[in-house]
This record gives sequence, C-alpha cells and structure tokens, in this order.
Amino acid sequence: MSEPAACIPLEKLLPTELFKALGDPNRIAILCDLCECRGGPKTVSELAAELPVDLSVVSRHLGVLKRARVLDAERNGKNVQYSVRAGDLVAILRSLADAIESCCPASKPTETETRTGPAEPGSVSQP
Amino acid sequence: MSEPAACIPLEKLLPTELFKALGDPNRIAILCDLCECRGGPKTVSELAAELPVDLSVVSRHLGVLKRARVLDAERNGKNVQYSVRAGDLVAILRSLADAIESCCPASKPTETETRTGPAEPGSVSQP
DNA sequence: ACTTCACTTGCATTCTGAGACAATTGTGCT
DNA sequence: AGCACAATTGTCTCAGAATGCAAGTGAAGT
Repeated sequence: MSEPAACIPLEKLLPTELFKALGDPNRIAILCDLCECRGGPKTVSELAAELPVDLSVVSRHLGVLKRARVLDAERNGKNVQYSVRAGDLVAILRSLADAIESCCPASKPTETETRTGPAEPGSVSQP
Repeated sequence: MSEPAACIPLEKLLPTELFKALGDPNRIAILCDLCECRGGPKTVSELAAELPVDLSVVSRHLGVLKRARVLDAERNGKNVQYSVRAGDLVAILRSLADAIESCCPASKPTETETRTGPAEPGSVSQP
C-alpha cells in the first residue's frame, strides 16, 4: 500500500496572505535579492538601492513580507537587517506540494496546454 | 560533500503571475475545491455554486488560474471541465523550496517572531 | 543637547483588480 | 433554423494596493 489513505486538507495550508505578499514584482525582487548565495541579511537602504522605487516604498514592502512571515527583521544599531525565513518558507512550500500531490494522484506534468502561448479561458477549443 | 556548491537562481522560479493568481481567497477556494480527494474536474457552474460571487466572476478567476498554469481547461460538450495541474504545481513548489534551501543554508524554522501577534515593520524592538 | 543617519509612517494620488450585470459566443437538442 | 443551456467577455463601479513626498521616530556620534 504505497497509496496514502486520504488527502491532506488544503485549506489550512494555503495562506492567502503569503501569496498576496509574493504577488508583487518588487517584493519578489526583494526576496531574490535576500536569497542570493551567501548574501545574508541586508538593510533597507541596501535593498532599496536595487529597486526603482522610493526607500519608503521598500520599507512598506518589507513590512508586508514580514507580516506574511516571509522575512525576519532585526535591529542592529541604526540599521534594520532583513533576512529570509527560509526554514519556514521551505516547510510551507513542501507541505503544500505534499498536500496537492496527496489529493491529486494523477500527477502528470505538462499534459495539456503546454504550447508556447498562454490560453485564455475562452480559447479552450478554437474553431 | 553533502553541500551543493552554489545556490539555485531564484528569479526564474518565482513567477509573479502564479503568486498573484493564488493571492485571492476565492481563487484559493476554487483550488481547494478542485483538490478535494477524488473530486476530479469540475465545471464552471459547479465551482460557482460553492462561491458567493457571480458565475461570470468565477469564470474570470478560472481564467486567471489557467493563465498562471494552475488549472487546466477542457471542453466537454456544453461544459468546460477545469482541473488542477497538480504535477506542474507540485514541481514548481518543490523546486522553489529546493532553491530557497540551497541559497539559505541557515534553515532554522520558527526562530524569531513566532508569537501570536503579527509584527509591524516598525515594531522591531518594542520599548 | 544637538545633529545626523536609517528607517517608518501620514497623506494624497494613481492604478490595478474584484465584482455585478448585460450582452455575446459556443454547443447540443428538437 | 430555432431554442436552451453553459461559459466568456464588455463595461462600469468600487475598494484596496502601490507609489512619491513630507514629516515623524529611533539610535548613534559629537
């Protein structure tokens, strides 16, 4: 019996807040920046230097990411060091993947609609 | 050497579109609905019956999820059956988790800020 | 104490996105 | 062809989010 009996309930694993936080290009850029190899924590100024928006905006984005449990903040003198909560994040992503897998046994990647262009809802079958 | 040499670049693995698609409660509800054990594909009407919004809105949400490669659509007579692209989704989540883990070796879950209340950006060190 | 630097927050503006309703398209049936 | 049903799309409105600028807060140096 290599088949798990029931599927893992998804509702508890899908925090809208997290995805909403990751749904902005600038916030994604921040996350990528902080995830760079051996990058370690960075300050708001350092992160803002890489982005095309005002520092205050970056500060707000960091607040959103922090509320969503994506980042961690720690004061260090005059600066605030932001870092990725990698452990938590990885755990969430893994358990989410497990849950989806457990609920949808037919896990066949790239079966339909794998051509180049994206498909609109209406273009299910084009004439 | 159980340590990978370099970290996996995150930029390519973080599609803003996907997270934006998952950043809406109704879309999450749709995903959960479609992920229910042995649920199989469902039509727009069936999905709309579970949601407090108009059918047209559900159709649009399905379009967003489809564009984000979360769902798959297939016409079946008068109906359109929507199903979860579980394989792709699981693969994306897993490779994302791997990438984050590879970039941030200090994966210590729930280290700081793990109390009940959320923390604002300004409340790094409270007096 | 005063100044400076780093960051946060208040406020106004702009823009995106969700939602409802109506109209249209697509499919099957008689 | 004509009708009925399913789904998509057009259009409008409204709420929430992103942004910039200015003002406020906190910490360190002089």
